[in-house]
Amino acid sequence: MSLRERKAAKKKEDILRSASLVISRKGYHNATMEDIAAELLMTKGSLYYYFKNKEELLYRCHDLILSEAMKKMEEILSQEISSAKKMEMAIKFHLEVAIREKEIFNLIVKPEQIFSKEHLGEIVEKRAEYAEVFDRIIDEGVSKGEFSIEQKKMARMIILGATNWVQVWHSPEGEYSNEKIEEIYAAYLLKMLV
Amino acid sequence: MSLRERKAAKKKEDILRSASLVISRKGYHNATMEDIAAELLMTKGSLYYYFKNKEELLYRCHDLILSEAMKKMEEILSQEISSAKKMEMAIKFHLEVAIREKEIFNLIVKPEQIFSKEHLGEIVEKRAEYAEVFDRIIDEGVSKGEFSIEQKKMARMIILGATNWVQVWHSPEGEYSNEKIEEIYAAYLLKMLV
Amino acid sequence: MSLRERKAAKKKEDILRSASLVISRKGYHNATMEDIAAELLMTKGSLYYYFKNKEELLYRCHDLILSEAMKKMEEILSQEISSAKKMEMAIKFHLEVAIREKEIFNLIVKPEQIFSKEHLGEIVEKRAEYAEVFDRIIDEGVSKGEFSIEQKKMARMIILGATNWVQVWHSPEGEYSNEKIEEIYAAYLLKMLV
Amino acid sequence: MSLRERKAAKKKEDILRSASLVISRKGYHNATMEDIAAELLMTKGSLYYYFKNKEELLYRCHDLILSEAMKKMEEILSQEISSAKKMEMAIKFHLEVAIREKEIFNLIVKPEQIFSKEHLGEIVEKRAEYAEVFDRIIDEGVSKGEFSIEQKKMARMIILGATNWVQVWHSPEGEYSNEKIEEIYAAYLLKMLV
DNA sequence: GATGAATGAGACTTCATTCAT
DNA sequence: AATGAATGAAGTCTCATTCAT
Repeated sequence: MSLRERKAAKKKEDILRSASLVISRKGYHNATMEDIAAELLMTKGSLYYYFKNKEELLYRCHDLILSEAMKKMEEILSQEISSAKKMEMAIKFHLEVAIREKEIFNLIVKPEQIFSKEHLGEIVEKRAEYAEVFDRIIDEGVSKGEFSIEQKKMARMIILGATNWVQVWHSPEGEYSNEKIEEIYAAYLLKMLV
Repeated sequence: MSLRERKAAKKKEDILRSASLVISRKGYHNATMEDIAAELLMTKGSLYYYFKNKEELLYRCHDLILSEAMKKMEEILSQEISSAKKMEMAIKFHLEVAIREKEIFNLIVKPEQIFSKEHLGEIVEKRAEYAEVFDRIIDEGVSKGEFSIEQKKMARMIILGATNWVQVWHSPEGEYSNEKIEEIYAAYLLKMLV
Repeated sequence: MSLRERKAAKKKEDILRSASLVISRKGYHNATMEDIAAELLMTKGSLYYYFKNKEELLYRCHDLILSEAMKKMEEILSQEISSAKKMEMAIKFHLEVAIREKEIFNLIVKPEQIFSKEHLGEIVEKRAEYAEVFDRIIDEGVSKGEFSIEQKKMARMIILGATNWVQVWHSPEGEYSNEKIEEIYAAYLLKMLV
Repeated sequence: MSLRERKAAKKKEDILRSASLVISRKGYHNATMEDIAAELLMTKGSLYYYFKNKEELLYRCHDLILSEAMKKMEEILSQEISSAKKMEMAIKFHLEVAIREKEIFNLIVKPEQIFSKEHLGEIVEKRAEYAEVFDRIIDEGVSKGEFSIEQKKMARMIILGATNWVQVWHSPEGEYSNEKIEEIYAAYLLKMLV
C-alpha cells in the first residue's frame, strides 16, 4: 500500500471513529452528516469523497466494530481454558465493546429500519456469526459437563440481551467501574449457566 | 365526564393504540404522522386536534403502556405468594408487554434522543418506578432468604436487559410460543437469583 | 367529481401549465422546483403535495400536452378530406403545438436522459402513437395515389424533424407570423410528398 | 510550435474528442467532469489544467466540430458542380456529422440555456455562418433555375430541422445504413426544392 | 371535529471548482 | 502536468406543523 493509500485508509478510519462517536451520542437519525463532519473539522461534502452516503458510512462503522470484536472473540475461543472461563472472558469483552460503542451496537437492534437490502443480508449474517460465539461456548461447556443448560439458544439470548442492555443505563459517572460491572455480570450470568 | 368528553377520550386512546402499532412496526423516526393517521383512516391534520405534536403523542403512548403495566405489577406485588413466584410472574408479564409493544418499550432506550426536557424528567421517573418493582421483589426475596444476591441493582439490570431484548429477536413465526419463552426466561433468570 | 376534487384537479393543471412554461423557458435541468413554485406564488414544498417528484411533474406535463394533441390529431384523421389536406392540417397543428410548448416537446428528444424506467416505456409508446398519425396519413395518401413516396418512415421523420425544429429558432418577434410559417411548411413538405 | 506546445495541443484535442463522446452519450447536464476525465483515464482536476471550466470545455467541443464541418462545407461550396449536387453533398455530410456528434449538435439547440454571454455571441454567429452555407446553395440554385423556391429561409430551416432530427431517432442498430439514410434524405429534400 | 392544502426548516446528496503537493 | 482531497453552493425531497374552511 502506498503512502497515499495508507493516508486515505487512515482518514477513512478517522471518519468512522468520529462518526461512531457522534452517532452514539445523538443516535443515527439525529446525527446529521454535518454533525459528523464538524467533529472532524471537515465539511459534509468531504465525507462523500470517502463514503457513498450516510448508510454506507454507518455500515462501515458497524463493520469495523464488529470485525474487531470478532477477532478478539475468536482468540478467546481458541484458548486452552475451561468453558466457564471462556464465557467469563467473552461476557466481559462484550460488555467492554457495548459500553464503548453504545449506539453502534444499539442501532443494530433493528437493522431493517436503517439499512437497505444491499447491506442488510451481510449485517444479519455477521451478527449471527458473532452471536454464534456464545453458542459455541455454551455447547462446549454443556458437552464438557461444565454447564447444565437445556435451552442453549435462550441462554444465549439472555446473555446477549443482558449485556447489550448496559449501554442503556451505563454512564461514565456511574457508581461502579466498568471492571466491577463486568465482574458482576460475568458472575451472575455464569451462575445461570452452571 | 360528559358524553362528548368520553368520546374524545376514547378517540385519544384509539389513536394511541394505532400509533403504538405503527411506531413499533417502523420505529419512531420512520413512522410519520401520516402513517399513524392512515392506520386510523384519518388525516394527519386531525391528529393535532387530539395531541399537540408528535412528541406529545409518543409521550402518551409510552405513558399509557407503562401505566397499564405498572398497575398489573402492583397487583403482582401485593399478592401473598413467595418472592420467587412474584419474580416469575413479573418476568413473564414484562416479557408479554415487551413483545406486544416492541418499539414503544424500545424507544425508551434513549429517551433523551427523542423527548424534550418537558417530558424527559417524568419519563425517567416513571421508568425508575417501574424498574423498582423488580428491586422490591429482589429485596423481599433476599430478606426472606429466597434469593442469594448481593448486587441487587445489577441483578435487576440483567433481568430487565435480558427481557427487554426479546423484542429484538422475537418474531411471531419463531420456533417457540410466547408462553414457552416466558417459561424459560423465568426459570433461567430465577436460577441466577437463588 | 366533488367540488374539492375539481378544485384539486384544476390546481394540478395550473401547476402543469406553469411548469411547462418555466421548463420551456429554462430547460428541464435549469428549472428548479423553486422556480416552478415561484411562478405560481407557491413554495416548493407544496408542489410535492400534488406531484411525487420532479420527474413525475414533468411526465404529467408531457402527458397532458401529448394527450391533447393526440385528440386533435384523431379528429383530423377522421375527417372526410383528401390526404393532402389532412397532412396539411396535421403539419399546421403540430407546428402550433411545437411552438407553444417549446421545451416540453423538445425534452422528449432524449427521454432516456430524463425519465426513469418507470415512465420511459409509456412515453416512448405514446410518442410512437402520435408519430403514427403521420404514417397513417402518408399510407392513405399513397394508396389513394395522392402521394408518391416509397420511404414512408423516412418521409415521416423528415416531416417531424422539420416541424419539431421550429422551436429552436422560432421567436414571437420573428419576421413571419405563426400562420405564415405553418402555411409555408405545409406547402413545402407536401411538395416533397406528392 | 514547440514540442511541448504540440503535445499540449494534442492532449487538448484528445480531451475534446472524449468530452464530445461522453456528452453525446449522456447529455451535457448528465455528463460530469468526472465522467469526461474517466473516459481519458484522467482525474477531473487535470481537466482544469487544459480548460478553464466545463463551459469552456463544451465551447471548444462545439467549436472544433463546427470548424471541421465548416471547412468541409466550404470545399463543397467551391466545387464546380450543379447546385442540386452541392445540396445533396451538403445534406449528406451534415447528416454524417449530426449522427456522429449527436449531443454536441443537439445541445446547440438552446445555447442560451448552457452558455454564458461570454461565448454566446460567437456561437450564434458561427452557427449562422454554417447555416448560411445552405442559404447560399439555395440562392445559387434558384438563380441558376435549378430550384424553384420562394421562401429560402424556410426551406433552409426545413432542411436543417429534418437533418438535425436524425440524432433523435438514429441508432447504429437501425434498419437502414447511414448511407441509405443520407441517400433518402437528400433525395426527398431535393424534391422539395426543385 | 375534521381535512385539504400550504409551509418552511432541514436533511441528504451532487458536482463544478480550487489548491497544495 | 497531474492528482487527491476538500469545499460550498445549490438542488431535490421529507415531514412536522399550521390553518382556513
